[in-house]
Amino acid sequence: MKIKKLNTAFFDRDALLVAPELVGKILVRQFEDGQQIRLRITETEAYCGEEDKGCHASKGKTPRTEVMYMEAGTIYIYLIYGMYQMLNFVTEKENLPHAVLIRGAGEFNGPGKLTKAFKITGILNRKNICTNGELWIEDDGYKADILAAPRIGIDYAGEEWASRPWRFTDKLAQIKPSSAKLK
DNA sequence: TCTCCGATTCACT
DNA sequence: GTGAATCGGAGAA
Repeated sequence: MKIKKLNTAFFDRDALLVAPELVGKILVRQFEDGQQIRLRITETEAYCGEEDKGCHASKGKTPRTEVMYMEAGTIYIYLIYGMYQMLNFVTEKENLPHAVLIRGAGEFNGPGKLTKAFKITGILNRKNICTNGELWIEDDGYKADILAAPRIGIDYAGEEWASRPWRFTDKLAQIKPSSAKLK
């Protein structure tokens, strides 16, 4: 199948629809020196709006979370534990704080490792995945066999939200699960 | 201004 | 299995 770059329309939907479909897509990182990294996404997680207690935007719009209220396809980079960058893509229309976290791609099985390998930093925050020339996603027609599982690292949101099966992985890739603590 | 803590990872016991 | 590293955002004071 012809390889195509994902457009805004792909992201302009519910995160619960976008997250599983992103699994199997190709994440492309273009560096200034011409070097390019291409890895197939193997693990994602969905965060859906203010009612989702596991979502950063659950407490309303703040300087940090307003990125999630921006248009579909906006890149949301978040620094966690003072040392790791999380890579997310905003979905849904403006004012609807939905986002999809990229937890793993290719040989990298954790969000922190992924962003380190891709040299993802806050400078990409708020840029759009469809229009910037440094990071984007391509679809080569690969159909992933999706496996849904509970999200990780959001116990503070409470059992009800932490147990939602909103983490999606490629059953075939079956790389070792994310090294994040599984409880 | 001050304090608390996280969408994690890695070294060490 | 346990705990340190490390810092900006959010909420309290």
